[in-house]
Amino acid sequence: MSDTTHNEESIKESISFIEAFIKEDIKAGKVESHVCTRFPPEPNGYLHIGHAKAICMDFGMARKYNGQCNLRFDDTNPTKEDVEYVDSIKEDIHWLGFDWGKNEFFASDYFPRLFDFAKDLISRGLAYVDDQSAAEIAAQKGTPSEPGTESPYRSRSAEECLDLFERMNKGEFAEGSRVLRAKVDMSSPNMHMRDPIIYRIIKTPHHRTGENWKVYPMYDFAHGQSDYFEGITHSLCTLEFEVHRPLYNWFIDQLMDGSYRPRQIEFNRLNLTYTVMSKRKLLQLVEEGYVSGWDDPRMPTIAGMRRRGYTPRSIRNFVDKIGYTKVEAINDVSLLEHSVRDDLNKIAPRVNVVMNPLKVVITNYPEDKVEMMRIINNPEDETAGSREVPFSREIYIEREDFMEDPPKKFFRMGPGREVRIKGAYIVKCEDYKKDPETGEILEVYCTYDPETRSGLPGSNRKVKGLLHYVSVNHCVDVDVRLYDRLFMDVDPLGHKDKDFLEFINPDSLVLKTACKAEPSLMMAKPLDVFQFQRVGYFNVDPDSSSDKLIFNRTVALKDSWGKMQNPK
RNA sequence: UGUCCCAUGGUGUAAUGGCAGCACUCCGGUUUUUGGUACCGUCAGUCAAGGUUCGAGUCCUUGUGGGACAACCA
Repeated sequence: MSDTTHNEESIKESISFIEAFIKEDIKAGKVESHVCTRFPPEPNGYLHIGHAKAICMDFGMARKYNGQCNLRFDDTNPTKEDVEYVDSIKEDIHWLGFDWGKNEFFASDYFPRLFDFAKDLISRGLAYVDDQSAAEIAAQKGTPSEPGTESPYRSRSAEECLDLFERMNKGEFAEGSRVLRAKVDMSSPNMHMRDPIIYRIIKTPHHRTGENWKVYPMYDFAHGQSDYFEGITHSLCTLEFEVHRPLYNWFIDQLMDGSYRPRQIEFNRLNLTYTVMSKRKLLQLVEEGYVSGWDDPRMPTIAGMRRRGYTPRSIRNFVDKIGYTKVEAINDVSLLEHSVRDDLNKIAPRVNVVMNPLKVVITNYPEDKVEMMRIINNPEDETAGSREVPFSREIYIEREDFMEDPPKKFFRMGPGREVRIKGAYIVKCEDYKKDPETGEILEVYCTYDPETRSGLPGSNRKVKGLLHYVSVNHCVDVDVRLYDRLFMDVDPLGHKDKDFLEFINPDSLVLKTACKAEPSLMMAKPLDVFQFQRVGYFNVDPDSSSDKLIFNRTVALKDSWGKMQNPK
């Protein structure tokens, strides 16, 4: 017997460039005690699949290197933020399978220290109060290719600045009338270094600190310092912050008292084809009523995906597969859906559901007879057991499983053809009734072969077609709402200046379909996911009222999906 | 007309300077009481030109293409 483990050992683990940096830093002794990362959402919306990528990295590195990952709410702009979002963010991170323990922080916790640091910069001549308007400041900022010019207030005395800054915070001045700026370099080729604004006056109450403050720090003045206060070793963020890094480091240079400094490393943001990822646009969908809320099953939010039946593991696996690089990538949604199917396939019980019923009468089957047929719940998982499904003289099959004049490649029911009814008998189509006006098929008449009942030796006969069914007298109506993803006609990077709402695929709108279900489905609980035979994966919507089940389509099966995309 | 970042099949992602591999997609086949799953296979790639080197996807130079940055957003 050969030992197969050597194969696994010889497969080199491929790690991201970020992890390589972390390993380097550990080796170089730059990490004093343990790796410390942070996930820093602004509580101004729900988390979406893009955040999941950051969460997996931030918490993943901490977990792998026995470190810690702090949850820090970047709540420096009270005009946009709300506690509702704080709660949803925490729930979603937990659901994804990560935990920050006691390490929950708010940038607003650091307002006093940041305020003191700002005053310190003022007294050291490194910050000043500017009385100019936003337009004037912008004009002096120059352009990326031309240097800026210095503000007339740049040389204002520290005493005066200190006094004004304190009074700004007491509410003596109107919003927009004065700002505090860091004195860096107006001619820097990096726009962010041209005397960035670090404090502005905002009189909207803050969701945590109320009316304690009238001035609030800007992102650049809060983020790095917060990292420093918390002992973050690796501050991982997305590519667009790359140009902020020199400023991040500049503030830490002014702040640091020891050798420790956090290191900012940037990686690529997640983009998905046909998927709206911008928080601003998702907010618009919610506010303008295009969807029922942030957790609408069509939304690419974590909450929406949860309600739609995606599993946390499938999202983590997906993130694993797309990797972390510095390339601006557009990931194909089919990889996400593959990850979901891959996971669901192993765990989802199969059920017979007929979406669009066509009645089949088994003419040689006794009128009152009912047989309970035993059907495997999940061929991928023996432990999932089996269930009994009633079979009788009259059954429904899927309307699309019958064709009057079937082409060669059609393996299902047609005049004179034999097909197997799943878990029951092989039947032969003898005749059918058609509406002469509309051409609609009304009923199909079959005969069954009693020797071919599943489990009997006679059932070993090869038959091409296999149809799922429900018994007419035993089935129950349920509502199915076919939620599909919110589609866009364009790639996520290509629609910047257009009104994206135009691109919502009308097929994604809610459908209500009466369908026939087998009794076992009626035991379902909210969020349970099933595979509807040959149709797709569906889950019970948590919003279902007690007397009726509503299903969300999680993902379609592979082939049906293609059919939906290109209906003939 | 600035600074910074990036460039590997259709898509995403690997390769101490040493045989360009993996996954998804598409297409084809085998198995199957799901047109599902599983398994097998086909097609398909290092942006360009120089240079260093025994040897370059990798290092250097130049070019080309894409992106970020001119919010009192994060």
